[in-house]
Parts: sequence; structure tokens; C-alpha cells
Amino acid sequence: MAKYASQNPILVAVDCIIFGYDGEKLKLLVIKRAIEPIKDHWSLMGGFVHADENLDGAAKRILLELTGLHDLYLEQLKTYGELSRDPIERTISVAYFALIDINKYSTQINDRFHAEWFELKAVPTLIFDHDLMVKDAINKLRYRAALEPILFELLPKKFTIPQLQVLYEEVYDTLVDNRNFIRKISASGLLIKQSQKDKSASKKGAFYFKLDKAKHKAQFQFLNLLPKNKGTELQ
Amino acid sequence: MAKYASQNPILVAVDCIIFGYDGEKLKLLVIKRAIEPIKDHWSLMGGFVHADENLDGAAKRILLELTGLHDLYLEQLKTYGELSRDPIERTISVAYFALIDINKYSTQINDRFHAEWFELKAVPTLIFDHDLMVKDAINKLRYRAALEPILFELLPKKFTIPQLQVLYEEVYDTLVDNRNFIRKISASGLLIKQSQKDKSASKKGAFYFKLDKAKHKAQFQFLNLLPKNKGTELQ
DNA sequence: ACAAAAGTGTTATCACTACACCCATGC
DNA sequence: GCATGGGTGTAGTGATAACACTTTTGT
Repeated sequence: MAKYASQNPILVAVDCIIFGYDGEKLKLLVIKRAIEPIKDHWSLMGGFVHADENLDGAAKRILLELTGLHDLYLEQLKTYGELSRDPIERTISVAYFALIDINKYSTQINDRFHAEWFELKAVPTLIFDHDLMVKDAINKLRYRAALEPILFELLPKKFTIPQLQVLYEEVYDTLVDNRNFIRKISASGLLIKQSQKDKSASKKGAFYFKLDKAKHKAQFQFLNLLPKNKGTELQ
Repeated sequence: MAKYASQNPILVAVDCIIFGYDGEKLKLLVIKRAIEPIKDHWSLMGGFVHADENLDGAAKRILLELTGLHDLYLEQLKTYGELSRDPIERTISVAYFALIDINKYSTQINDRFHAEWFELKAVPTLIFDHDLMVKDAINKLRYRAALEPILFELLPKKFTIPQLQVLYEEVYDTLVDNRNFIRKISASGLLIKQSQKDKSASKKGAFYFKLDKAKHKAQFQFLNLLPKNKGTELQ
């Protein structure tokens, strides 16, 4: 195979911003970095891109190593390439964000990496430019969730409307009127009501719903579940 | 400086999707590739990231080489890393999209690169995965323009409302009711009416407007200049 | 006077927000 | 029977889409 002469290869890493929801709080999964430099500082889960994998493949591999899971929602966020972002050696990093249902996967998080969930407002300072990545990821999550039904990726297959509402409130750090919320989400036609109720959170119990995946994929729709100009300052 | 041992550096390139508007048609700037492989095929303007520049810097340098211009609107789109996307040697490419006013800059496009503007619907097949990049860029442009006033980057400082309307029609490949369009754009408060008229396109003449940059930056706003579910199938 | 593009108003419909009470159940 | 969270309805307001004619001016 021919080569491009006299060009300058660079290390390429992938870092994952992993959002999780446990039915109450939106959280971020971070690990204690196991290698120098700045060993034992909090960091996003990441790793170098291997010669035999593409970028999505690298992100999937890294998530698999940490969580033992595949088929997570995964979306490329942005690529970070400041010269001094990694003090050891120049490395550009392709950031991905992932969405997972914490309860489903909590047992499978790999202890080897000393991973820990933090509420978004209580995430410790992270190494390198990872704080910036998290900030960008939150913005992108808000941006996307305002237009497309991606937050369902954070919920179990069966979920209640109160759970969904709290999730929106968490993502946009705001409060939502439950009557209007129910009307809008019902009008979207995205939900299929189940006959069972979830009685874990209240005595009356709340009906379970499932996402109508056909509609989810077919009709791209503006969701607009939040009041205008409320929580939607996307920056 | 220490190094990460036994990792695998990769060539990193930047490719630019350059949109331009001449007051009538939305166009894409492509060049005839000057180097092997597939010399003389149409390609996006691109180049490798140097050791002493960050990603944004590389994109700016490449745009400067082609157009002789700085201070263009430039936004990172996505990073492409399929194993075989460049047949010569593995290269990942960070794609950027740029917006420019064709009339302003037409004289400065560097002939050395055999650059040519094509209407979006008549862009020839491009090398590698550049067709995919263009498709993604159009989607992102639509996505962004639906929420933020970025299309002004494609217009001269003074422009008329009919020009702006045609631009929206071009970007979304749809027709817009001029009465509703004028009402919405006026209500946004983003435009400042000038006293002069542009008489090049009609006998009556159309008033020039300028963008109110303070408002443009200050109030992030949903523009919503198009009827719902019309042209806004963002995929 | 006529052609060509710019600019202007109204109405009916729909969507949104704000708001307060009843329901079902477990204890 | 009461405390807890789940679920329902309405009215007023504002935004939207659909629609056709008049204005200006160069030729």
C-alpha cells in the first residue's frame, strides 16, 4: 500500500460521555484514571483508536470494556484537537456520548475501572479538556432532545409518564407542568399504554408505557415538550 | 516530553464543505484534486493537520489557501474514520463546513486549485466519502438554520428580504409564503431597515436590511421561519 | 399602459399556557 | 380516613397558515 509521504500522524483517542438515568436523577459515569499522567484523577472513559477499527467501533469497544454492554445509544459529539490538550503527547480525541438506563446496567459496570455515577451538578473536575466535553455533551443532548425522541434511550422499555417527565426536567434543569406535558406527549402518538402499573413510586400506581418504535423512526417530529423559552436556552 | 508507548498514530486530515450563495442559488465549492490517487477528480478542499496547529487552525489555513480569506463562518461538522475511506493510507478526516457570500469573494478564489461552484443539485460525484460529508453538511445546515440565524453568513452585509427568502427556499428546497415570511422575520427584530433600495432585481426596488448583530448574539431564539412540517424533515 | 417584482392585512384555526380539583390506593 | 402521588379539563391568549390585491417604477 502506498503512503502519503512526509505527513504527520497523530494519536487518535475516543472519549465517551456516558449519561444515565435511574428514574430520578440524570447522572454521568466517570472513572478513576488508571494510568499516568495524573493517575487516580477523575476522567471520562476513553482509549486510543486501534489500527483495525473505525471510530464508532472504538467507541463501542471502549463502552463494552467498561459496561459489558453493546447496543447502547451512541452518537458522535465533536472532535477535540487543541495542541496541548494531553500533556504527554499530542492526541486528538473524538468524543461520543452514550445514553443508558442505569438500573438495567448497574450490575455490569466493570469494577476494574473504578467507575462511579455522579449527578450532573456534582460531577468532580475531570482531567484534560473533559469538563468541556461534558458541557458540550449536555448542550447537544438538550438540542437533540428538543427535536427528537432520544431521551427514551435513558429509560427502561416500560416506563411511566412521571418518570419521563422527571427526565425532561432533569435534562433541562427546569420544572414542567404535568398536565401540559401529558397532553403533548399523548398527542405525539409515540407512546403505547400498557395494562400494568408501576406501584413502586406511589400507592395509586402509574401506568407503564412503551415507545412506539415504528413512529419513533418514521415520523421525525419536533417534540417541543417544554414551554417556549423555558429551559431551552441551548447556547 | 514523554510518549504513550506502543500506540498507533494515524493521519488526520481536514475537509471543508464550503457553501456559498450568490443571491439566487445555494452552491457548493469543490476542487479538482491535484494529487494522486484519483488525480483530477472532484473533491472537497482538504489537507492534513500539521504538527503545530489545532483542528480549527488547520481548517482556517486550508480555507485561506483556497479563498484567500479569513474570518469565514466555520463550524466543525463530524469526523469520518472508516478504515478504507482513503485507499492510500488510513486517514481520519475532520469535516468542517463554511458559509460564504459568493459575490464578495468570487475574485479571491485561488485558481491554483481549479475550484468551481456547483448548484447543490448538480454537484458531481466526489472522491472518497465526500458525498456523504456533503449530505451530512446539508442536514446540519438545515438543522442549525431552523434554530439559529446562521444563514446571514451567506449574505452580504446589506441584503434584501426577497434575497433572504430565496435563500431559505434554497436551503430547505421548498417554497415560502412571502407575507408570512416577512411577518416572522420582522417580528424577530433581527433586521435593521436601511434607507437605500436594491434596484438590480426589480423596477420597484427592494429595501436593504442589515442584521442586528447585538440581537443576533444576545437572544438565542428559535427562528421557525418555515411552516411546520414543511422542508423541516431534517432526517 | 404594461410587465415585473415588492410590499401589505385579515381571518379562521390551532397550539400553547396557566390553572385546580378528583382519583385510587396503602397504610 | 388520610396522605401520597397519578391523572384529568377548560378557558383565554397568542401564533400560525392560508389567502389576493395594490404599489412602484422602468420600459
